[in-house]
Amino acid sequence: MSHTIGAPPGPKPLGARQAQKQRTRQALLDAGLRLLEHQSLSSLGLRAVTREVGVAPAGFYRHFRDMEDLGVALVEESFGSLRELVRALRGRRARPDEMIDGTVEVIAAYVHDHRAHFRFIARERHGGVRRVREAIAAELALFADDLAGDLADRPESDGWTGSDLRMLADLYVDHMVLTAAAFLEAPPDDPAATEAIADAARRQLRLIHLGRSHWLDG
Amino acid sequence: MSHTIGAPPGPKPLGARQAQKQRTRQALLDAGLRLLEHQSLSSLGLRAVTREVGVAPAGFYRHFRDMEDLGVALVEESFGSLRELVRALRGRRARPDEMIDGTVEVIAAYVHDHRAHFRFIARERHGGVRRVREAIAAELALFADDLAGDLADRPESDGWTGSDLRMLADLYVDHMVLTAAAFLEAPPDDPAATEAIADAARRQLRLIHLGRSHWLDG
DNA sequence: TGTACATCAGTGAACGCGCGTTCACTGATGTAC
DNA sequence: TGTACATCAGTGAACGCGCGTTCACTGATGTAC
Repeated sequence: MSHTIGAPPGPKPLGARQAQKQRTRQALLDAGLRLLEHQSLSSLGLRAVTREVGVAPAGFYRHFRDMEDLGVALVEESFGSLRELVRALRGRRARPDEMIDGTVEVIAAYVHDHRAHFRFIARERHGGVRRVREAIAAELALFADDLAGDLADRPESDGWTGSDLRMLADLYVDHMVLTAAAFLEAPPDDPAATEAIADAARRQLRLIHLGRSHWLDG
Repeated sequence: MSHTIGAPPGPKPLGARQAQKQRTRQALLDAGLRLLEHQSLSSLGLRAVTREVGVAPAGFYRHFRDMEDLGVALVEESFGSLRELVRALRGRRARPDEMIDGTVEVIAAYVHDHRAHFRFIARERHGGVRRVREAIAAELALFADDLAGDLADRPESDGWTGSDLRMLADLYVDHMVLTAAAFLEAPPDDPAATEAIADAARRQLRLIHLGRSHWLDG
């Protein structure tokens, strides 16, 4: 551990070489994500990705062991977007119907702004690459944990067991992923189709909310 | 239209040549499905499939234009299995909790017996091949239509609009596909994991059923 | 500040390989008479 | 029933091509003194 007196503060001083390396790495991730719009990870080739970036094929190995590795990195990146979404949803204390409308709006907006990330998650969640499936499942589980924690803080959850809250959180998470996937399948220039999806999603959330209100009735 | 007097009845007399052709076609479908356990359709190769069957690569073209075509055929075949499942569920007039337990049991049993078909549907539903995605969406829509019709016949549905019934049917269908996918991810030799999935699915269905019971309350 | 050496991101050529597709073919099955 | 011809599922060789991976390399950046 040697120190230079005038060293800049912050977590990563990051010399010019490291900075360039990171830029190339990011370009590879971006190119991969772009190419994955019309295919699955298990058919995405190393040469296609490097060609898209404008880098020699062999350069790929300076950043990733193989495409599976790049896929796992894309999972992390994609859930970065998703966490933004959660932050946007969290802490609202609105009435249930406002909460539902707001949730669906936020999902629609984030899908619109991060199409490729959400498509990647929806596509590879059940896709052909095991490590990527597992990475997505783990991230979704963390997400459901957080959501269950948020739900626990709300007055409607008095008397609920942790396990039941988790069950409800999973239901919400799955519903969110499917709603996002439905938005992605809709023609982007067709507001009526998008609105139909949003409407169905809202009604389903309302029905789930109703079930939640009566969970402890019996 | 010429007739042979002693021609056998039935829809397809099917000479020896046609019969053999069908057997080869089926072998290609079976091989494809087997190979898709560990990869996506968009990375499945024609030569891999013919190799698995033990047929020359060029022979493939006697049955399918390309892999996309085989994929669409697999969609039809897979939904054949799913229709069996629906038939097993339909017409039950049990109490809700028995109905829920029975549904989850039937899903578990059919996933166990048709692993590859359900995996294919779950994987390619959001997969990289558009025509296959569309074929799956169309079949799931038909399925939801049927289910909505069944739901309409039940006394709990008095006063429901067709659109709300359809919304509920979609919720059930999505839940079913996700439950099947969860069973597929569980280690097959771990009854505790399987039971945990079944238990979560039952509670989610119970919550949805509760919401359904109070849908017209307000 | 200047110099000598080390590091390492990215290159470019080469490799063997399996891919999808084409083509003329073979030989068993089907048909007409 | 027997014969002559048509059909067509499946063959096997050949093609050009892009793939993933390896390797010695280059030259800009970083480090030690």
